[in-house]
Amino acid sequence: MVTIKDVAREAGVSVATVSRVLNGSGPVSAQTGERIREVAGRLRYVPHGGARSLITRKTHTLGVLLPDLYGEFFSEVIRGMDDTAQRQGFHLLISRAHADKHGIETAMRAMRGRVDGVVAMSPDLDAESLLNVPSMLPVVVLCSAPRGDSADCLTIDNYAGSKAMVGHLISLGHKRIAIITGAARNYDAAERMRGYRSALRQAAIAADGALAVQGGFTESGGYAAALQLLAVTPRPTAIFAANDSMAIGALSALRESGVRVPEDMAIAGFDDIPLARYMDPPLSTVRVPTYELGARAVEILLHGIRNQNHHARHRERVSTELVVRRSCGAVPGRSPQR
Amino acid sequence: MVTIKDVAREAGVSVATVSRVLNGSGPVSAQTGERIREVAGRLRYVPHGGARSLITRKTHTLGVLLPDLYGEFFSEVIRGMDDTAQRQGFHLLISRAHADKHGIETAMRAMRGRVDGVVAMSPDLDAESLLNVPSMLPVVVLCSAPRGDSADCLTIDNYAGSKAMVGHLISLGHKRIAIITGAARNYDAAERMRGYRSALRQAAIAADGALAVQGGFTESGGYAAALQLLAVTPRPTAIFAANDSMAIGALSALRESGVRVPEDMAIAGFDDIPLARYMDPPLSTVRVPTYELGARAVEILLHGIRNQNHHARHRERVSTELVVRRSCGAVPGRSPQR
DNA sequence: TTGTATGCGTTATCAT
DNA sequence: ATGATAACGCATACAA
Repeated sequence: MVTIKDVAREAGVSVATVSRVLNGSGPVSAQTGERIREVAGRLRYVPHGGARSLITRKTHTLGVLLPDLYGEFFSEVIRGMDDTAQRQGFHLLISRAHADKHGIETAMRAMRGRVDGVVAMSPDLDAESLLNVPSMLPVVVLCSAPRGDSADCLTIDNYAGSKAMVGHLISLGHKRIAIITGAARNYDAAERMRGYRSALRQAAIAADGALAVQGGFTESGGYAAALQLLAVTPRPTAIFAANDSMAIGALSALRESGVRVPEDMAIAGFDDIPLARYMDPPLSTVRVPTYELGARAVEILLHGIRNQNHHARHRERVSTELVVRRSCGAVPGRSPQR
Repeated sequence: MVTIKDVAREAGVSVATVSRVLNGSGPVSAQTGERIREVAGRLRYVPHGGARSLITRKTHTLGVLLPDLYGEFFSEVIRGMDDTAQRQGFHLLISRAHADKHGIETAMRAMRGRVDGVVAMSPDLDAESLLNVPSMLPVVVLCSAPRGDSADCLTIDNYAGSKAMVGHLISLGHKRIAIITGAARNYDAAERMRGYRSALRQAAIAADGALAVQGGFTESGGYAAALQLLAVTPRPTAIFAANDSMAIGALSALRESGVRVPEDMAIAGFDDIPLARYMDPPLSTVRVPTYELGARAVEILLHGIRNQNHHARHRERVSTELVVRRSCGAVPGRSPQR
């Protein structure tokens, strides 16, 4: 590996001069500047990021801690983060961690000295308290609302979105509305459940425990949950799945069971993944601005980094939007909303 | 930030001893070892990764260069990479780069000194030559087959998969088979096209230029392409989409146009994303072992790192598998394959 | 305008 | 078994 010393020797100057030229700092004669640049290019010199960050105390890298990354949801969040970070000259160090105490701690340790700040996605309720690691490292907690104020946090307005969707189903005349819930002990899942309950209560509809089934946020979970709900008597007339993947699984289960959607059963999801509008029927859902979520998290983190973590803590919530398509029976037409 | 010096001072020893204890290197008395560990824990000492890697010349980090990361395909690849890397004590530095010369160079520069090796996904044909940066850094090129031997490379067997699927459609009696192609100048897209052509030629079916339409690998592209294909006369009886996203978009377009699948038109995709089996009808496709692709890329890279890049270059191809479901009309039953 | 010297936090080498 | 010190690659305060 060619270092700054090699360049200095080859150009017949000191390393300080090379550094000055390559960073545009300090005065330097146009002539030596040109020569050094030529040599650096010829030798294919690339500064060693680790060494540089050791002395500048900046890595220009943001750590991203994720529980697990499958599904379109995560890749959209990452896109939003990366676009925003890159625009400000930052890179992403992405790490998946099992959302338990050990996993998060290990990941945070590994990031020490490699990142200027961390975006931690920990929807798992058990884990949130563990982020309260007193540290100078700015942290933005995504999709969870830890109690302390050691970190900024950014959440989705699951409650309002869920309540709006269930309220919409109620306004269509549904009284027996089932919910396929997400993973246990998950913040988003819990909040969506809370919105569901609240909407029912507001309409004076008694909650029926048999109408709430776990789906674990996966297609297969939604598939199984839908089959289970079809066996409940009296049968529900609408199913609200806490995310689109489960809604799509449910859709498939109903189709196989000969249950027509939306005529015999209304279906709604949550997230509005790109595929939702291409389903048959197109899926009514709650749009989560996924890309913006990632982008905003990075903005907040960069703010914390610039202020060396001495800023007033953010506590932000991005709002959702009701997207009514055909699967809930409100729209008679056949073309999907483009 | 608490450093190794703070721990040493607090424990009344030298930094060398602290380092020995924390790394388990060299001899140390049980007593001082215990004391140091206690102090380090109390002070919440975490070693500075950057400083450490400067002297050990190991970062335990793998760079991942991606063209863009949306859709389930990329998140699955990343999962495979991260699982494998983490199991070997490595982390992932993920960077998206515009697949042009400047983008790739910038990204590679930013990784210098921060990673032990790079997995570069550059399906864009223009960019492949640019990876020929003479360097000691081990590189695995994913989904592209650069000519030089400066890097290992790992590709999908697009050709065989595509040929098998088109061959299957032919065996079902189809003669006018359309293809919705992927992005222009993309390796995967080009290879899938090549397989399509080869299957037709082998069956002595003349290629019809009107039956090949660009879809750009997106749902909306597939949607538009399908509408375009419906206008071709004589109309094709089967559509092979070069990935599942486009197939799903096409499915939606046909449904709106009142064209029944598979009765009036057979449809097939490529990739076998999780959602494929939940479509209506379940989508016939070519399974790409996406997770394994990422996992294998990291394995190859780690091998290169261990041998300091002085190894014989790998040139590997992962094979695909034909997945026949209902959308191509070969399976009469109604339940999806689970 | 340029060079010398110091330090960033850590590991490694050589004494003791 | 432990300590002092050099070295990693770079940026920068200070001297020239």
